[in-house]
Amino acid sequence: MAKRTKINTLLNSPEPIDDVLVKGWVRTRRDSKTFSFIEVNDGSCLKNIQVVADGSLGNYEDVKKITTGSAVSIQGKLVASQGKGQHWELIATQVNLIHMAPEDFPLQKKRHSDKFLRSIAHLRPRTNKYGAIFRIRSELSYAIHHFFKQRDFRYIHTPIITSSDCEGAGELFRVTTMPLDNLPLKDGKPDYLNDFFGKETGLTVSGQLAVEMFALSLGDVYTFGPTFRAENSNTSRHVAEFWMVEPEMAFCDLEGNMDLGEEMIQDLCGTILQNCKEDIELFARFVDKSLMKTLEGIINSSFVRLPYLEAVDILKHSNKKFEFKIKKGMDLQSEHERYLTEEHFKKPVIIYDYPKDIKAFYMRLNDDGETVAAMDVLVPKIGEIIGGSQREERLSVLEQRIAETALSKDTYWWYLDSRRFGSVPHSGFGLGFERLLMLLTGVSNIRDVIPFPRTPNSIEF
RNA sequence: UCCCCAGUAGCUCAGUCGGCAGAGCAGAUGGCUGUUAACCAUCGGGUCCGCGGUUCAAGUCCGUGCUGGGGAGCCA
Repeated sequence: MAKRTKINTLLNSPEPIDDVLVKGWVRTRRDSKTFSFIEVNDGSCLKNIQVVADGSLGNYEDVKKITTGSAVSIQGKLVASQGKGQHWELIATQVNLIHMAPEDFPLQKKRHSDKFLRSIAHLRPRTNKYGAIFRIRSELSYAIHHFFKQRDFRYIHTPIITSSDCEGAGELFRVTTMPLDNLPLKDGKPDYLNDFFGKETGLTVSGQLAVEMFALSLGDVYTFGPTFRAENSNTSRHVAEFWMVEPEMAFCDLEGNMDLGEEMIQDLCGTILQNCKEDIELFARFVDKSLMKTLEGIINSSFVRLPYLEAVDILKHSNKKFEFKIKKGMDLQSEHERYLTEEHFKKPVIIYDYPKDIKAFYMRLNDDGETVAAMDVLVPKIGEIIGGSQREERLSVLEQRIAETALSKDTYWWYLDSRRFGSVPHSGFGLGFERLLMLLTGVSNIRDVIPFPRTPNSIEF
C-alpha cells in the first residue's frame, strides 16, 4: 500500500502518479448519474484535491452518502484533470470512510460569519479562511526565529511565572496554590509567606526585564512567548493571553531600536507574502481588498519617524475634529494615532521621544529632562504594533525614576544590579504577534488570529 | 468599566403601518453523462434570546436581564 501523501505535495507534482494515498476531510460532494466528485482537504494547503469516484467502485452506494465533514482515505491515480478548475485530480481506485460526520456538522459549504465560527472555535480551523490564518501563524513564528537567527540574536526563554508586578505593564493574573475558600490571612491580607513561592506571584505581562539581563551578557537577544494581561479590555485589538516578540540589544540606542523594528516588520511581511502566497491571496480577495497595496507599501517604503512634539504639532494644525483635543504632554489617543498613520502619512509611523510622565520608569531620560527615549510603531487600522525604548542605563537616574513613580527599590535589586556592573546603553521593544498577523491578513478582530482566544468572560475552549 | 448596535429555522438573512412565521443554503428522498459553494424536483425543520408590561392582537412598541459585536480607556 502506498504511503500517505499530503495534498499540497500532490498538487505540486510535476507528473502523473500511478498509485497514491490521500487522507483528509470532505468539503463537498457532487454527484452525477454514474460517478461523484469529492473535494478533499487535509489542511496541508488551501486547495482541495478533486477526487473522481466512479460508479464501478464496490462501495459506490456508500460513497454517495459521504457527507461534508467526513474523514476519508482514498487510494488512486493522480492524473491531469479533464475539468477546468484544477490541474490534477485523483481517480479513486478505493474510497474508505474513516469516519462519517452526521448531518448536524455545523460547517457548511458556504461562508459563515466570524461570530458564528468563534462560537465553534474547535472546528473553525477546518474552514478555508481559518486554515489559512493558522498556516500563516505557523509560518510567521518560524520567520521570526529565522529573522533573528540571521542576525545572530539568541533566543531566551523568559519565565512565565513572575514575582509581583515588577514589569509594570498592566494587571496581573494571580498564580497561587493557596486555598481561595480558606485564604490564610495576616493583618487582613493574604499571607503570601504561606504560598508556594513564599511571595505574591503572577503570570508574566512582559519578558523585558528578564531579557535585558541576557542582552547585558549575550549581546543581542529576544524572547517570544505567551504574555498575560488581566485588563478588562473589550476591543478588537486586545486579548488576555497573547504572544509577544521582545528583542533586546546591548550597545544600541533608540535609533538602532527603530531600525530593527522597521526592518523586522518589513522583512516579515516580505517573507510571508512570498511563503504564503496562496493563503494571503484569499485574504486579499475576501477579507481586505486593499491588503496587497498595504503590504507592498510597508515593504517598499520607509516608515515615517516623528518626534512626539512634531506629532502634536501636526495634530494641532490638522483640520480634523477630534473628540479629545490634543495637548502637549498628553498621551496620543487612538483617534490621533489613526489620523497620523491612516490619513496624514498613509503608512507606518514611528513616534518617539515621549513626555516622561506618560511612560514607564525604565525608559532612558533624554537630555532635556522632559522626554524619554521611547518609541511606538503605529500602523494603519491596528494602531500600536510595537512599543519600545532605549533603557535607562545610569544607575542614579534609574533610582531617581523609581523613586518618582513610588515603586519599591527593593523589588528591583537585581534589575538595578545590572546598572552597577558594566552597565551599557541598550534598547528593545515588544511586538504584538497577533497584531502583526492582523496586519498581514487584514483580519480586523484579534480573536480571529489566535486559536482559542481568551477575553473577559470568555474561555469556553 | 463607559457609550452605541444587534439577537427570527442547523447557517445567512427578509419580515412593510402592530394583524396567519418567510426565502436561500444545509439535511432527507428522487432525478441528472465531467462537476467546481454543481444543477432540478419534493419533503421535514421555529422557545422569533429570557422575563415583565402596553394592546382585542407583539417577531414588531416599552422596561429589564443575558449574550454577542463596534467604539473608548488600558496596551502588544
